[in-house]
Amino acid sequence: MGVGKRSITETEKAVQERLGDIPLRREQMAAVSNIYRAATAVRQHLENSVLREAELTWTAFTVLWEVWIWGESETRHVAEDAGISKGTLTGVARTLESRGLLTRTQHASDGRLVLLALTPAGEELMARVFPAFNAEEAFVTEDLSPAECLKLADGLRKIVARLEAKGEERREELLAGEAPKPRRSGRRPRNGAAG
Amino acid sequence: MGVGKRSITETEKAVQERLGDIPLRREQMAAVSNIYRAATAVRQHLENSVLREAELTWTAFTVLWEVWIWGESETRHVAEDAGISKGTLTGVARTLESRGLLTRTQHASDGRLVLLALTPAGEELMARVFPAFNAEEAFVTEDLSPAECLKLADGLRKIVARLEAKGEERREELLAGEAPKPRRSGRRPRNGAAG
DNA sequence: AGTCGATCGTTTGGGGCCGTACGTTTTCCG
DNA sequence: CGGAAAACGTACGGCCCCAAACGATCGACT
Repeated sequence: MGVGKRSITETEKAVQERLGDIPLRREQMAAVSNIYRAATAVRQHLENSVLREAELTWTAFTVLWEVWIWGESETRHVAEDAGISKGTLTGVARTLESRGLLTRTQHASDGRLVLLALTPAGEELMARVFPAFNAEEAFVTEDLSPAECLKLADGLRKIVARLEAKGEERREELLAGEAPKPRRSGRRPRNGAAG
Repeated sequence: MGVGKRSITETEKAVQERLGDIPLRREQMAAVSNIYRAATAVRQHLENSVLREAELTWTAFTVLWEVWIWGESETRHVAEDAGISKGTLTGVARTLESRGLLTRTQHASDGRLVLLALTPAGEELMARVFPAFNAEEAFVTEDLSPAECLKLADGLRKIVARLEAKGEERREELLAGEAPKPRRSGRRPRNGAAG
């Protein structure tokens, strides 16, 4: 040992002491906190190995991957599937374009749309990088059997599906009546109330 | 349907077409990609419900939680357990301090160390927010039985443990001989090489 | 043809986040 | 006692990320 990490069991015990009589959903807590731990660990591993060597960030890789798999795509779909906001995509796509990995073209009939597509260089890069990426996916899950991987994927899919189906409803329920408490971010109104 | 999302099954099929003859580790890919999807979905749900109402970001909450559970702590331990860099913690802690939720004090005998502790206001906030947080952890996992949650947590823990044990070794192996490809980030040298 | 609301991608502002550089303090080893 | 090495928290550069504002475009309805 030696590292400053506390085990999940220790943590749960300390939490129970803090909460005292309030019943704690331990299994659910363990599942959720481990999702985040695993996601962080996997992402860092990949960013510091395969993606580092290719000089790609996680997000940039995700965007390239979407366009690689699905071919020429509208930006809104890429942002949705990549799980980032459209504003983020604008910047990432611009960077990738400047590196000659993808192109941005106007849609033929709808002037509002922008289409993303890989350049030959982008295709080559993905053909080289993705097998290595998948090999690391296999590496990080090596202590799990393929069947266990599927079971894991299944459980996670249920969580995602539940949030997609009922997350918004739930959030509205929770905020019912309360002030929406705007986030500190976001662009400011041009002005207006001067004076 | 209706939304622009493609299912995992569709994605896997398209990937197989792209990769053709290259053998693909499908189960592992499904597991890893779902980890990230689930982590993003859960985080967004919590940020937009419980944490929004408390005006906390995910990271800020994580930091408060660590200090809440373990009491007065050295910053390096908090950063480690929260899964963020020490540089990030400096900023987050400063923000929380300015909001009167935690204090930063010098260690008595080791002048290099800084200790974090919750203020009474911080204690109150966590006593109020954490039960709600845990309730949402239960909500997102409601389609899984407690036993399934534990199984899920187990599988994820194996991944984290594997990366902790063998991740660094693996990364060195992969980069063997190659140029380390420095990241574009990081502070610049004060100067030096002028002329 | 003209208006108006919806939808698109982009811009903008605030903050999170990492990794490197840096100055300070402590510890190690003569 | 003194200098080197190690460890700490902070400053900073660059990118990611979101949400709201914004201008361009589209579509429906008149």
